[in-house]
Amino acid sequence: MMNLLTIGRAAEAVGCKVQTIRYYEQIGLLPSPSRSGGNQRLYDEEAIRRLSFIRHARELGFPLQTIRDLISLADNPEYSCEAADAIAKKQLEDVDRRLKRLQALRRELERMVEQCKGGRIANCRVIETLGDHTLCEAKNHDIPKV
Amino acid sequence: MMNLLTIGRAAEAVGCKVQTIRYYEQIGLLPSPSRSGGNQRLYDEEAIRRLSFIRHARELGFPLQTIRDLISLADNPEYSCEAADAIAKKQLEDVDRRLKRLQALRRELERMVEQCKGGRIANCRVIETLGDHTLCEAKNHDIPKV
DNA sequence: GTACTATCTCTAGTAGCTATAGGTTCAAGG
DNA sequence: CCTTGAACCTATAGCTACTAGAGATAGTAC
Ligand SMILES: [Zn+2]
Ligand SMILES: [Zn+2]
Ligand SMILES: [Zn+2]
Ligand SMILES: [Zn+2]
Repeated sequence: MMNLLTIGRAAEAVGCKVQTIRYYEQIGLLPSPSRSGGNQRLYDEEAIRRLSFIRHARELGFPLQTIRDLISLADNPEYSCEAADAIAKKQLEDVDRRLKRLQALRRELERMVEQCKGGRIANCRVIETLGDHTLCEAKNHDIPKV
Repeated sequence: MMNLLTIGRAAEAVGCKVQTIRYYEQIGLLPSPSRSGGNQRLYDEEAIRRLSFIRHARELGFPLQTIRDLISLADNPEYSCEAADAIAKKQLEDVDRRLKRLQALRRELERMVEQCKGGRIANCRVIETLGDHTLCEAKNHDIPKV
């Protein structure tokens, strides 16, 4: 009845690489699955569910440590969901902060690009602005994480 | 006349950590500066200018490899600035892509948070949505780089 | 001279994978 | 049954851009 997936099929099912799944197992995020006679990993439906949960949370930008916390919450259905909601709110706030930084960045980049009228490097507004922050509108930029 | 800065002062001047400057030297982004009798690094104005250029470009989100390219352009003032402008435009496009992804993400997170009316984990919309992408509005999310 | 800080080199750690090497297992075709 | 090729196994190293520490030396203030 229960169809078991090899790691390749599992990866395909959730849209990630094979090594990513092994990595999640290695760091203890995903329990070690059963193995075939030839020592190959076999994932049951529960394992696939957990893997999808992890991947989906990653796609929504949650860091792995937070996903760990979310999983242990998800494993206790009768608990209050306050903690889960708080985690999601915090994630939303993080995303908002990143958005603000990126938007400010975008404005400066656009200005740089617009102001350069071409010509030689000596007069290039792009190079000039990179060398001189006082040409920026923003008081200061936070370095974006990636 | 030329005032030389120790690495600590240099770090302070450009707003980064001491180790970051040593790192830039190590990867060949910043030339090895002169040294004091006691083997401590001493940065002249030109070195500080280059360091500020690097830091400012980082603050605007340019990756180190791109900064390498920008520096070698900046070192040839009589060249056309086409290449520099193209780099800046590409960076702007990258930022735009990241912005779009983040905005889509933000919408999903907000929806998740809004839909949960509290209660137990068993009925938590946050946990439920994380486990089931069909509850999302977006067809698919790209994983945001941080 | 003694304390305290800053600097030196070297190494390892961070997040979240991704890629490779060198070897086994599995499924299909003949 | 045998072979071939894909998929799997482990273990290790690499990626970006730093950051943190250990243990030793240099510089500065009193
Ligand atoms: Zn230009
Ligand atoms: Zn600036
Ligand atoms: Zn909830
Ligand atoms: Zn989704």
